Amino acid sequence: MRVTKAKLSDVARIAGVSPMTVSRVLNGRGGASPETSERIRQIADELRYQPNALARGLKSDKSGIVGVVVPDIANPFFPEIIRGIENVAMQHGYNLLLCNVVESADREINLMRTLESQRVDGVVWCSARLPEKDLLKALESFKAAVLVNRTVPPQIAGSIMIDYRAGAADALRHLWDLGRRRIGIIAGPAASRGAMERLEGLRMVFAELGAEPVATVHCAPDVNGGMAASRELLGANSQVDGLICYNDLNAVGTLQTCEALGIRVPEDISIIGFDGIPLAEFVRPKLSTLHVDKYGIGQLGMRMLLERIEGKFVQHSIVIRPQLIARNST
Amino acid sequence: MRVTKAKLSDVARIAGVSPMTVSRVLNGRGGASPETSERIRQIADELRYQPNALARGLKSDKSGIVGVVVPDIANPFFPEIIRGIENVAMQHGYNLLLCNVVESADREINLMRTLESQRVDGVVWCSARLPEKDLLKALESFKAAVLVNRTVPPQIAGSIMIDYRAGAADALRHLWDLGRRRIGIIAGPAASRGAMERLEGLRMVFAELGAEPVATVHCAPDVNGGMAASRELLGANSQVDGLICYNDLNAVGTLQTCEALGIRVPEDISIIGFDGIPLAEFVRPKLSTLHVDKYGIGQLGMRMLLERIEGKFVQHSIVIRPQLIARNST
DNA sequence: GTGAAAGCGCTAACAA
DNA sequence: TTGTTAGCGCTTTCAC
Repeated sequence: MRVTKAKLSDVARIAGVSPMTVSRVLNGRGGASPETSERIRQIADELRYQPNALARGLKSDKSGIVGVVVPDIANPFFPEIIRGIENVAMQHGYNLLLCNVVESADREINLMRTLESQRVDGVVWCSARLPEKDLLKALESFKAAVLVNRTVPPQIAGSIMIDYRAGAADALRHLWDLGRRRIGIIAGPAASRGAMERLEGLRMVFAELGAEPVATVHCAPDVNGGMAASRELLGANSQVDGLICYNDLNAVGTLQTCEALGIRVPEDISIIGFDGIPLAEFVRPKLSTLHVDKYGIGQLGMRMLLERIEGKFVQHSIVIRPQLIARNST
Repeated sequence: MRVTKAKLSDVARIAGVSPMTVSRVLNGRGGASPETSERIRQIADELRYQPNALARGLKSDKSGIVGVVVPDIANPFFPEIIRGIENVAMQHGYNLLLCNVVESADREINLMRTLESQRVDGVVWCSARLPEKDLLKALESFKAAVLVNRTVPPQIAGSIMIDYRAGAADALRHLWDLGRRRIGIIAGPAASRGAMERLEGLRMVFAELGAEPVATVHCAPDVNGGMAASRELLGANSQVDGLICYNDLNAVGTLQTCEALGIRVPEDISIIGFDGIPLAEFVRPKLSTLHVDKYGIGQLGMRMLLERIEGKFVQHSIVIRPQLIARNST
């Protein structure tokens, strides 16, 4: 490891010019004769000079870093979003400070402090679980913010929403069209915004249909949560013939339960997930789901954040409509 | 959004003391009477003072940020590692600057410059694809570095290695014990270190056995890559009865091919993957694999990095041995 | 127990 | 075209 790092003044000294000139040249703002410029560039190269982002950030009050907060990076839903964010961020010279909340609200508050300390230029915050009041207070500290899966007044943050109501409604209608009448709900985390919205969408359609769900069970948004919830729902002589799951992970857990219990899918029961993660295609039967364009969400979110960082507020809110993909589990 | 951010001097002014005193108190280095300290803390709280990490970093030459580089965050192998890294990093007050290489060597070089500019305190670099010479040069710029899946001399970087040779050897012996004699290899990316090592392990065992692989095909390390490679291998009247895959994603792709081609697994052919990602348990048949403790790798890697950041070099290299998990695909 | 001065590396504003 | 001055927010050093 090299011991000392070249700084602007080193380049300047060797080139026999002032630091200011080096700064101008290296930042492409002219300010020197072609020959001087060339010499400066060459010396910078030889010295492997890399500007100190800390100093630059301190001076300019821009860190070049964007905070990304996700509840659980092990949930395949989020890496796709992150890729979308990174794709756009990179093109614009931003880096990603990634924070994994591990599904805990306490951590979220701490994280906010950290990100504030790091003086991130903005934040993309996915599936925030904080109560409204805390959330608003936390968001205050950022120059710009975009929420995924949550809304606040537009002057506080932009938002990318997934239309969970519509998605859940589609899921229910799909099962109903298939002749399923005894429908259960694996509803995900009780504290989740998205879970509530799905439930609202379902209630609406159930009302239209003059029907009611057989049962509703909350659970963690992962495979184990789905297994536990489905065991509860499909236990001794349940007559459930259709199951709407909070997400694909829950649905995969349900598939495991059905297999263990000898319940045939889709003959005895139809199962539908949500999100459209790759895994859904690889299980058997292939999982029907409401597909969400995660990469696109990431890109949109980051673009929206860029606008906000630059002080433009072209678009405050974008709603993504999930798309029903009927595969073999329904 | 609040317009101005409180700084140290604001707290000092209001508290009627010097910035220095505030600094000492807030950093828990005594330096003030209990009453003064209490007052300072309270004012800092009211002002929602958060220290500027840029300024602190500039002064102390420590950014509090650790760079994490992965080839593809959408590959479920890496989020687990990241979680492990974050878990330890967080406990020690470090944040993660995440960089997704998207499997491209050019990007790796650029990334290094960026991370250098950000003055990260260290780097955990997973599955670097850079040629040795470039890699060494790139690593020079960091105060501390740990590689996952690659080694360099210990003074350059620590390393967490997965014993791919042993793992691949186990895989082959497993298939052989099952009576498989016409074994093909889906070898992953030709440029990957890990791929080469697996191949070496296989060659060794093949030699012991006095046998040879029927065919070897390279491919991208994802499901599609596995599908393409397996179609090539299992095409018209292949007699392959065992397939060793670079990773679980490749193996899942192979499973798809077998299904499409009407090849029964494990009756007609045994298939084994590598990594032990969750997905492997959810496909049918359940995938046999060589399980790697990804979360543990992340933790170990970050701990090793911490030691290096602190100038200790207790351990230079750790080797993780993959564990054979025989499920239903073999 | 408390504070003043100086400087980390960079750049905006102004001078020459 | 080039350089000087000053300051971003913090902390180390030394003095009181």
